Amino acid sequence: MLVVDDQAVVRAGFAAIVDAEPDLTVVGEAGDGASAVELAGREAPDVVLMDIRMPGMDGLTATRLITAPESGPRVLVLTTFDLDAYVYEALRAGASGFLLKDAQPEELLTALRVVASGDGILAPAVTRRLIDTFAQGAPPPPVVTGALGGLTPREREVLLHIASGLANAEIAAALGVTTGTVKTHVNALLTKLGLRDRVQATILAYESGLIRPRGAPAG
Amino acid sequence: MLVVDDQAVVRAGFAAIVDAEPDLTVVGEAGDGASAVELAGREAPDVVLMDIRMPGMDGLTATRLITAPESGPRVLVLTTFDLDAYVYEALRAGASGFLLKDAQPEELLTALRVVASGDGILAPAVTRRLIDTFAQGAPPPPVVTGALGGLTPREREVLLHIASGLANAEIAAALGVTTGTVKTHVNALLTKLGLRDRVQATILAYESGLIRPRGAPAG
DNA sequence: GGCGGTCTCTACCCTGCGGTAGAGGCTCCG
DNA sequence: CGGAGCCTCTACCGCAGGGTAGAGACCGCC
Repeated sequence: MLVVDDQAVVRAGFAAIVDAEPDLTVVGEAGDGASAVELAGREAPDVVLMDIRMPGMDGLTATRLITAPESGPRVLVLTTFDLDAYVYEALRAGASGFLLKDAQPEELLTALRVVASGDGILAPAVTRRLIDTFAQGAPPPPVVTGALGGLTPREREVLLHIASGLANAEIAAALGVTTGTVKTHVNALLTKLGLRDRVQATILAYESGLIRPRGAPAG
Repeated sequence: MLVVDDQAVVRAGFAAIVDAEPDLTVVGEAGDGASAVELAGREAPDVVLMDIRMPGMDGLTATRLITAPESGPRVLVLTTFDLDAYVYEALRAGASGFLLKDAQPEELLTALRVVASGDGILAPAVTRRLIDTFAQGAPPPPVVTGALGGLTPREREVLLHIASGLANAEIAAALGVTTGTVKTHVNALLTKLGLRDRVQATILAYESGLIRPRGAPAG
């Protein structure tokens, strides 16, 4: 198995959990998407445990590349954030599973074995939302190119302003356009990301690292 | 001058900037509110450069204590977040000035000298908002006990749900009350914090550390 | 040239949110 | 006991926000 996470401690933690199992072995670790792709090609692991948020190449892009070959490794995406946009994107990118980081260690191990066997697995909460989505006769997952990558420059700009707490009228003033135009961008952006409102967009901005709390991380 | 910030690097940075000035001297550093109060009493600096967000006793409480004595030091509050609630609180706590961390070094030095001389100073953006507020015939600053401290337990709970991206109806379902009740709490909470809408509340939740991004801080 | 994507704007609709006011029941505390 | 604070609910209002549709202008690319 290959562990991919930009935080060394997290990586080590997962590796320790996995290595304690007799039937599972960590064959490598990577701190970013590019190294992950390279290592996956070199070590040919059965499974890659992939974090989404990483500097440089993100986990979704790496997943796309790793799962491109017909007989490539299976990828289990592990994230701390469960917005729909991520789930859809991960599955579209070729992931075999999607787990949240608050999962129990046993769940993680089970998921790894399930994915290794070729089956798919999703976190319970994620599964329920997907079911709800389809039950409501919702159209197939919104097309997203990559967490935030699918947005146009203007849309990303608007997203930043949203996440700064600005109202549409204020964003319009800041950009020198009409509020109608801002609404168009907001709508496009929410649709692309699979979000409901600007609050979720704000959360995504923080959770995705687009915006980082400026205060101290201590406390 | 006394530098108070929980991040050692930030502290060192400010100290370096200040010490390079012939007319300014750093007489001490503190990493939390309690040490700041103690040091302020011991060193009797002219000015205290105070960060708001700190583990343990926060900067506002420390400011309150430090400025309590008639001839106590002047306090220049430096924050990375400019929500109205902080500004009002800081001024009510006895601060002589309020600067944002994205200020230029020269602005910081100027502010320090101005505050040391007994005058008050505010960041331009902050000043404009205060003027706007008063221009609109707005009542005196909302009474806030301390960033998030003034909220009732229920209100904090609602704030957490807001910052999780839930709509009022969903919060109501989660708490087992009517949406009307949730709206009451939301309204009370926004008013107490001096915020306009739930997006700003969400931002505050992140910036205040109430919620911490679950993703990696790298990137 | 034609096509696709982006940015811009307009118009309309409806819902959820935010603001205000009042009111009843509860607990804690002086 | 009486008051204060909190939680709860109701009702109403206005508006910003979100959904949908269409349309013109610009640019880069085939």
